[in-house]
Amino acid sequence: METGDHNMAARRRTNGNTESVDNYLKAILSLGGPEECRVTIKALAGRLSVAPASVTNMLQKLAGSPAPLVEYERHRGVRLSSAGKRRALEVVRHHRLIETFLYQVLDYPIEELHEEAERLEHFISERFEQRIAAKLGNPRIDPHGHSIPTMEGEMPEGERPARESILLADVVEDGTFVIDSISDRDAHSLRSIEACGITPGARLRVRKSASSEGYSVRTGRSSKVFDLSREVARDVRVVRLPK
Amino acid sequence: METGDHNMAARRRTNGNTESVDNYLKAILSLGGPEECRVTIKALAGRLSVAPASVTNMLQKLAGSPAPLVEYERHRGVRLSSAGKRRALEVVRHHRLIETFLYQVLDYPIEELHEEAERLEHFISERFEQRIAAKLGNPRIDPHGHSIPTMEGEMPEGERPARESILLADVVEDGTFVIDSISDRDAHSLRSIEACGITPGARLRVRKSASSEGYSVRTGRSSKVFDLSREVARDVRVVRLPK
DNA sequence: CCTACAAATTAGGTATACCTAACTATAGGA
DNA sequence: TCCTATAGTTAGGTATACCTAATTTGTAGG
Repeated sequence: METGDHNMAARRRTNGNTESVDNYLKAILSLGGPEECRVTIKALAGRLSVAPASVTNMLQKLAGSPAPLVEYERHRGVRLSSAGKRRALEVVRHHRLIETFLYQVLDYPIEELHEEAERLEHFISERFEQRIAAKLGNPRIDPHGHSIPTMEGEMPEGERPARESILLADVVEDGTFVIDSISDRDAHSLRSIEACGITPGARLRVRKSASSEGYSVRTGRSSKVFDLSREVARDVRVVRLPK
Repeated sequence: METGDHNMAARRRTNGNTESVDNYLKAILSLGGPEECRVTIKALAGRLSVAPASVTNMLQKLAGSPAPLVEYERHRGVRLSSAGKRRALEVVRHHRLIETFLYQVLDYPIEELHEEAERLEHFISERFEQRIAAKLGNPRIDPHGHSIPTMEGEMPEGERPARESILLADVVEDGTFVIDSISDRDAHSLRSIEACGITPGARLRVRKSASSEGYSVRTGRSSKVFDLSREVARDVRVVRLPK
């Protein structure tokens, strides 16, 4: 009845959670946004590419444990408990530190960071986390411009994406912007973005394209003008510069 | 009935095997030795800390697939197929490259290499493997003195542990030796070994201890003499120097 | 107010990879 | 040769984390 020794059906990491649990926590963190709103089962199912029934099951399990990782009420969605939030931020920290490490130390192309980090984030030890952080000089921002949570499990001051940042795709008036961050989700889109010289922190001059739905952009460093589709512009967050 | 999309009950890596399958393949490789003898179910069960019944089940599955990873006959033990051997060597390559990387780039203490590598070896991509290998200058030997299999899935020439190496614990006559390799299995033992200055490739003067079952040893670099228990001497492989 | 529809839940089922307990084969000693 | 001990196998069961199908809930529109 009892499993005789160290074996376990599903892979458990350092802290006792499974990979799957980590992914639920990350998804709730991300979908709940900075205000930590309740997240619907449907939204979670969509994000995790899983049937809604599976989500209900998992949330019941997570909420029913002695030290629950989520607050869940039937038909009313979920939020992270403080323990759940701590763990979710730890996984996000792993993810972003790994991305930074792959980019800076192993010279990965930017569009391959996400996939590798998404796998490894669940399996690195505390020591690994600390060693790469130290090697990188305890960075606060990853290559996409996203804040790296602190070792204590908090989002640092001056959070990125900044709350006042907007999608480039939502820009209606021409102007100059600071690039806040870029999405890590779509590798194809990332390639176009990088090809334009778009890098977090850089300056971006933006003009609505005359011919298309998209934008004509020019970065500080290059005098070249690039055309960005509306699609790709959805993956770039910017902050308008005054003047 | 069919699983709708990308989900899978047990974690699958890049190449389609599970972590568990990898571990069976590695265990068969290691227990079969360089002559690739048949391995018994009992030996595998012991190595993997799993019930013999579980081993039988798994081997039947591995042998019964369209491209079998093992050759298995009831009551007659198992051997790796050539596909199985290729995969096993790939995992060993991962393991040893990761250990080398942790040691050289991330300054891990030698006794913590194994545990971290044992987890990560299953989850790194081809790209990760190649990048760390390049960063390390395509090393052929890991920090324990074990050969790193080639990218093509073969043990390189001058295999380590060398076939003519013996356990320090089997030394009966005093003399001078070259340290071939040290076991990565026991962290405690590794600490004592390192404390003596025992490093693969170094020279070691060995004298049978008068007082105990163990040995008195002196490395090239230090004039200090250390006492090694028989226990710990079982984790060191050496090659006798003539003269 | 009450229904219809979308969202959520329950019920029942799959695959992996373990387990124990009971049974069978094989090989070595009397 | 027989026969028992040990090794290996089969049968049946667990937990995780999915799935589909059927049912229930809640709410927004008529």
